[in-house]
Amino acid sequence: MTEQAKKYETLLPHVGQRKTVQRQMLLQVLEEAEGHLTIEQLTERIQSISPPVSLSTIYRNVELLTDMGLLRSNHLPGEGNTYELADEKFHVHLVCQSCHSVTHLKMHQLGTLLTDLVEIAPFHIGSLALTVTGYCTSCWHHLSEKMSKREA
Amino acid sequence: MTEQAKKYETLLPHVGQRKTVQRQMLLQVLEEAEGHLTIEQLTERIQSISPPVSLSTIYRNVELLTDMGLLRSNHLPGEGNTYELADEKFHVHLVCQSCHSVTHLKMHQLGTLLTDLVEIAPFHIGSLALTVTGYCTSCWHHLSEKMSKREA
DNA sequence: GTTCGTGCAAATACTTTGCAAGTCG
DNA sequence: CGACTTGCAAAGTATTTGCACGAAC
Repeated sequence: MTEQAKKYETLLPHVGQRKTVQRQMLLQVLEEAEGHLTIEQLTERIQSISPPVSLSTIYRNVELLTDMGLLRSNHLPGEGNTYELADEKFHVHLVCQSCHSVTHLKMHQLGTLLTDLVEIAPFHIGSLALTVTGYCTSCWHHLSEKMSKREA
Repeated sequence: MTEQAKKYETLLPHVGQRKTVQRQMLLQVLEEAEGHLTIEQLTERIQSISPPVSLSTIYRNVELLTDMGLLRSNHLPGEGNTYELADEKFHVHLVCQSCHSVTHLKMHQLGTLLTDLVEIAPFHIGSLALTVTGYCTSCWHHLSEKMSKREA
């Protein structure tokens, strides 16, 4: 059993909530995905492995699991709202401001960021996610070419 | 003239686009706000200083300015999509997973994070935003109390 | 004058909600 | 059993689009 599944079992009774197939499927799909999924992708994958789960149930449960701290939601331009496991790793999203593609990355070290943060922020930290905006290598090339033509 | 306004003037002709009152108002409102604003808040503030700007224009322009790298969009749970200036500072959002309140924070140093990132990511970095999920101090207190009662 | 931008209204897409029936503990 | 969940359909929000008119260069 994975770390997140264990937390799920442990936390549910504490808030007076129940273990259901639908919730387990959500977690399972996100574990297998190893990254962020939109509501649409989640729904597709859940439908493909088992009895249908209604959209509203998915919406209700991603919210519940997010509030329990098991998932994290990210709205990424061009992709809509997405969800991913809120595990111990540090999640980074690279968003290209030209083609809107998104790359997911997990880092294992954060340098001194965390300790700096704890000092200045009055907050009980659960998990962290970094969004980097800029240009993917491919768009950056196109852009550079355009610029040099313009100057010529 | 602010840094962002200067970039705005410089960049526009490069992409064959024009300077309009509506776009200037958007930037101005966001500069004065010193933080993130929802589309709704943006609209309110723009209406209050000048001739009405239509919603669709606002949507079109936040997208344009985001793609130009002048703004950054953040979807924050409970607040919907928000926009803020993508300036040289490092933006941090603290999101409480219980009450969904969001606190905005600007940091001046990132420790070694940036250099680590440059090493591993094939990407031309524009700006960075960190989202911290956890509990605000007030919700954390309530939660702790609940937990200790349960154990008693 | 030509190209780009805006406003309006309509079309889409996305998300939430009420309620009866089904499940979990 | 009683409390919590689900599915469905309907309501509510949020966002995008087409097109005629107006503005910038």
